[in-house]
Amino acid sequence: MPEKILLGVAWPYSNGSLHVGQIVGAYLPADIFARYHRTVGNDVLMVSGSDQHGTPITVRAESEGRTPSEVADEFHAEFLDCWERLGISWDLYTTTRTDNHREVTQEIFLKLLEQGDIYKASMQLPYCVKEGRFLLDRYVEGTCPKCGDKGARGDQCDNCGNVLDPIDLIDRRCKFDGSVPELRDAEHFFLRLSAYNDRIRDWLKTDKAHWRKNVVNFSLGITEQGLQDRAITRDLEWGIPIPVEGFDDKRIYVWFENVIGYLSAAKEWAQQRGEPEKWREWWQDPAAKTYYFIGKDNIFFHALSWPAELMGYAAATGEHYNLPYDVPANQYQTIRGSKASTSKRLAVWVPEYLSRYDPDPLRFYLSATMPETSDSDFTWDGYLRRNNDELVATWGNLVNRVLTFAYRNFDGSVPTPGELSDSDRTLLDTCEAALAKTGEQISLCNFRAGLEAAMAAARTANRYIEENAPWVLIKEDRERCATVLYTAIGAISTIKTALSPYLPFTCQTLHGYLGNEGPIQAAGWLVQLPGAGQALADPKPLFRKLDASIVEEEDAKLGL
RNA sequence: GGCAGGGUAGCUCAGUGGUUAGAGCAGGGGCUUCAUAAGCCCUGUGUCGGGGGUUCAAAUCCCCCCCCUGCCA
Repeated sequence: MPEKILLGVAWPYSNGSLHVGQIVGAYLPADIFARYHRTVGNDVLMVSGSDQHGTPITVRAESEGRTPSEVADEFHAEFLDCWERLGISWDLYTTTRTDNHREVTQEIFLKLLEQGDIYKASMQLPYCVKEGRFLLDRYVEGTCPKCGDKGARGDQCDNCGNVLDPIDLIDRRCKFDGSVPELRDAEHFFLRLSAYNDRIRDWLKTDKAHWRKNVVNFSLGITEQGLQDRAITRDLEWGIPIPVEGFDDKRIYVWFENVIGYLSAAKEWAQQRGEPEKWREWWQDPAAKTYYFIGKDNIFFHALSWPAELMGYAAATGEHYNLPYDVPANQYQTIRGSKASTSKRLAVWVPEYLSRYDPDPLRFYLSATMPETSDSDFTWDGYLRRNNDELVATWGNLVNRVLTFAYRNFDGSVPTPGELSDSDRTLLDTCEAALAKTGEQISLCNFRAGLEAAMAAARTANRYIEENAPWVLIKEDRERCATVLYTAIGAISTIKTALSPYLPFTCQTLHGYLGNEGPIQAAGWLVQLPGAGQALADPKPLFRKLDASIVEEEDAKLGL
C-alpha cells in the first residue's frame, strides 16, 4: 500500500528574489523528501505558493511607487522560473491571491467565528489624526524605552533588538507625517488560542519522538506558559477581506491566513485534476502523513497556531483534518558568517546563481551543509571545495572513469560478466546497504546523513576500481575485466538512485547513459543491475570543475 | 529579560557515562595512470566554549558563566 504523504512548504513572500538561505531552509529538503517518496512509490502531494499579502509586499510597493499586486506578480513569475530550473518539483505552486484560497480562508474564518473560537474585541491602537487612519506598529516611530535609541519602530528597536509595543515608545510619532498618534479603540477579531492550549500540549506530548528536539521543546515551552489569544485582523487594505459586515477597512492578517494555503492548495490541485474531492485522501485519511518544511522562525505558526486552527475547524465541521505529522524546521544559513538580508542585498540570489552555474552542484553543497541542527554558513570557498573535491572528484570522476573505459573497450555496451567474486558481491552489497541507509535517513529528514551514506558508497567503489585495476586486466584477462566493469556499473547504477533526490538533473542524465529510458523515479528505490550487453551512451562528464577564481569574484559581489 | 537550539580537529560535521574522542574535505608523504592533474595508501599531540561539582570513569549527568541564532506570537 503506497503511503499518502502531504508536504506543505513555507509560503515565501513574493517581495524580492529568492536566495539560497530560503532554498536550503525549506524548499530543497522538501524536494529531496518528495523525490525520495515518489521513487519509493508513495503518493506525494507537495504544495505551496507565493504569499502575496503581508506588509513586506506593501512596504516594497510603497517604496517603489507601485501597487502591491505588481510587486507580487513580478516575483511570483520569477519564483516559478526558479523552481523549474532548480528542480523543485511541486505538485502545485500557487499563490494566496486565488479565489479558491480566499473562499477557503473565509469559510474557516466564519466557521470558527460561529463556534466562538474567533471573537470580536476592542484594542487600543495608534491612530494618525492627520491621515485619519490606524497605523501599523512599524509605522509608529519614537524613542526606545529599553535603550533610548531615537529611531525605534513600534514593532522593534533595530538598535537593541528588543521587541516593542508602539504604546511603550517614548515621543511617539507617525512615520509618514511626524504627527503624534492618538490611541483609539479599534474593533478586531481574535483567535481563541487559549482554548486550545491543553489539547495542543497533549498532542505535542504524544508520539513526537521523531520530531526535532528544538521544534518540540520550543512549542511545548509555549504551551507551558499558556497560549495567548491573538488578533487575526489588521488595519490594512491589502489582504483577504473579512467576511463580516462593517469591516471593509480591515483585512485578515497573514499569519492566520497563509497556513490555510496548505489546505486550499490541495483543493486547488484536486480541482485542476478534475477530481475535486481527491484532496481528502491527504487531509482526512488519518493514515496520511503531513510534513511541513519551514525555517525556525516559523515554528509557532506550524506547530501551534495552525494545529489549533485545524482542531477548531475539524470540531466546527465535524470532519477530520490531519494535524502535522512532523515539522522538520531548519535553522538558518548565514552568508560568510553574516545574516542574509534582502534589504541590505546581502544574499546569494537564486536567479543570479542560475545564470552562471548548474543546479545540481548547488543542491549538493546545500544538502551537505543543511542547517539541520544549528545554523550553517554559506561560503563560496566551501561551495568550490565541495564541488571540485567531492562532487567532481569522488562521484563525477567515478562515473566518468568507469563508463568511458567500458564504452571504449567493450563496444559501447555493458560488458558481459563472468562469475562474480566475493569482492564484486561485497561492493554490490555495500551499495545496496547505502541505498537503504540513504532512504532511511531521508525518510527521517536527516538529509546530510543520507547524502553522506551515498557518497561513502562512491568512495568504496573508487577503492574497488583501484584494487581491481581494469586497465591492467584489459591486457591480461578480458573476462575478469568485463566482470569488474559490470560490477562497477552496477554500483554506479545503485548509487545513482540514492543520489537522485539530491542531484535530479545529473542522475537523470546518468540514468540515460546507462541505457535506461524514462524518468529515474519510475525505476523505484531499488538496486538496478544493468543488463549485460545493454547499450551505453557515449558518456560526457556530469559535472565541471570550477576555477578557484570564482571565489574572489563571487565574494566581491557580496561586498564582504 | 524569558523560552528554545547550538558552541567537538583549518573547514563541514558525527559522537549522550567506559579502551589512547571519530569521519569527509583541506594540509604533508608515497603509489598508480582507466578517469575532469581525477583515484588509492599512510599521516590527526584537538584546553570536546569557560569554571565548579557528581562518579572508579564525563564531550556525554548537575550547577554557574560566556558566545552565536531564532521566537516572544
